[in-house]
Amino acid sequence: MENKPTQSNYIKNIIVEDLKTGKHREIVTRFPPEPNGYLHIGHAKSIVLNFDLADEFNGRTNLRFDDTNPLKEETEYVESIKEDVKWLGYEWDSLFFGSDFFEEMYNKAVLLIKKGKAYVCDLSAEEIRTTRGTLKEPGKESPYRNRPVEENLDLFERMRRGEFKDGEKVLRAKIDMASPNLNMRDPVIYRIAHAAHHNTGDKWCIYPMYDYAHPLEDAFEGVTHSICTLEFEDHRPLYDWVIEECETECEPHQYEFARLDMTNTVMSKRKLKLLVDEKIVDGWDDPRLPTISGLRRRGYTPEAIRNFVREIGVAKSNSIVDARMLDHFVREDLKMKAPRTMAVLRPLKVVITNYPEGQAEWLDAENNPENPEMGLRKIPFSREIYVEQDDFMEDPPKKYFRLFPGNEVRLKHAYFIKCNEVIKDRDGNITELHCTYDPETKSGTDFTGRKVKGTIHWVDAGNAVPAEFRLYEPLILDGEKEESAGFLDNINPNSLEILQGFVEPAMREAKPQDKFQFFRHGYFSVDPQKTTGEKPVFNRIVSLKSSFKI
RNA sequence: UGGGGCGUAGCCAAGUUGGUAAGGCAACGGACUUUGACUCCGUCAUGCGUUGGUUCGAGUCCAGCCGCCCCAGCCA
Repeated sequence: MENKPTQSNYIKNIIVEDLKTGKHREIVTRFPPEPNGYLHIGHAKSIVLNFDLADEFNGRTNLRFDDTNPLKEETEYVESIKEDVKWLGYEWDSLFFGSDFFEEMYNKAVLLIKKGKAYVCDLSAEEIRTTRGTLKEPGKESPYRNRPVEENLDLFERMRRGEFKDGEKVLRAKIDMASPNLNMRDPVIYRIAHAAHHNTGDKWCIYPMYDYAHPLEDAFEGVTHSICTLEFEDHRPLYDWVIEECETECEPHQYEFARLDMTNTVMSKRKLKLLVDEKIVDGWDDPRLPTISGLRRRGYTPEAIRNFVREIGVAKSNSIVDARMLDHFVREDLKMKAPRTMAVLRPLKVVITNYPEGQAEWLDAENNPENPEMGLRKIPFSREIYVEQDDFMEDPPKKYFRLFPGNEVRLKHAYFIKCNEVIKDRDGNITELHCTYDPETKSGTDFTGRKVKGTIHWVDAGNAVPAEFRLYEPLILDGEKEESAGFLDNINPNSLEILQGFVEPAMREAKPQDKFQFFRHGYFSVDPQKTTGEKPVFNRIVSLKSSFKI
């Protein structure tokens, strides 16, 4: 993996300090997704952060599924998450499930009870809520708060044995009902759920809550720096309380950073799901979605995603990153890697009237002028070709140096052609152009007789391979970031445009996920779902930048 | 005065102990060009939410204001 130095951030500074003072000898991080959905680029930020941080200081990173809620989690998600992490280019040191530690967690809970730091509470969920108090008023202590240790031990064991129904009892940490931090008002740390767990099956009917489980999982794994998002800042005192009171061998610490948000897209699991459920997009891997599977299908590369995430930095202020920054990093990555080839997305037939009928020649074309090692290929040329509709204007404005009546342009890799005649149908639509070519201007002959301002791409009509092109625009229009379902009003109705055109014959060999730069258009990737043996389908990953404006 | 955070350019973001505002994206000029691309060169914060204070010196320290985000799941 490439080792670009990543910019400084506050967590890295802490690590440097911890290493210097000897607080830690080895850095251990973890990426702890809950297997209840698909990963998106926001997760990629967390993945890159955790893995890179450990990498940089020769530490290690675990992948840990935080599976403490059997009602929401499924094995299907475990597999897709593993696939996505690997695809992003990372190898975890160890693979854990939070559920691997259920027994130890249970034992720690018994310890808490023995220390008088936890109690079984019979209050209903509703009662717990009402007695929790409000943001400005303290809560009330539960009548069960001072149950004797022996009774708590007995009840907790019976909870585990399944003697009670869901919601009948919970185990609560005994902390402080008057704390200004709601999380410290005797939080529930175990609840009863008679539900099969994707990993432990029916072994358990009590499950630990996040605030209790997460710090213990970190401690059991030997995690030193437990990195999470900003909304958990308020939970840190509880995290520390659990570590302290459970007397774990390792003492991990939690650090928070701002989750990634980007312009012109949606990032929350809820909104993503809505788009999928409402069929506004075509599944979780729709190329317009910021899911890892969507980005992959669209053609974004792991390298580009990593570099993007490294460049946006890690901080604690809520921010919205310009989506165009991601585009920049794919272009940068694909510049050297993607072969250049010509594709006509909106075909306009051109007949080269002075080129002999029945004649054809095969021209040399370099695959990537930025990267000569990629070699040459042969492309056919003959009397009839297709050019881009946009590359002809009957009545052009100033500074238009493509094709127009009387003007001469260069055909990339081929000859100069001059437009002599515009053929139209009965309705006045342009159907064909008649041009003449100059044999002396053949590419590669160092012809210097005259210059043209424009070079356009084309495809030989006789050998053209029909292809479909899918052009994507941002899913969400510019404007206020709408909350709740209101964001549906900002959906871009033109986020997908499907075009039928032609590519060079060599493109018959293109395989799913192969990436190309279509000359003067942008970077495209072969769609793995829509492509058939008959017709390749190309997703536009990103267009080329352009300073051209009419 | 519930508690916890954050505020540096259009967008991200660096800025260890106060010493005179990195970098990237975007944008805009120009050079080059068989991609209106790439590349290269140049421009882009007398300014760090704001008002005061301390200091020879403040983005960094202090005080007060203002604005934004998060928290009352037996979700994570």
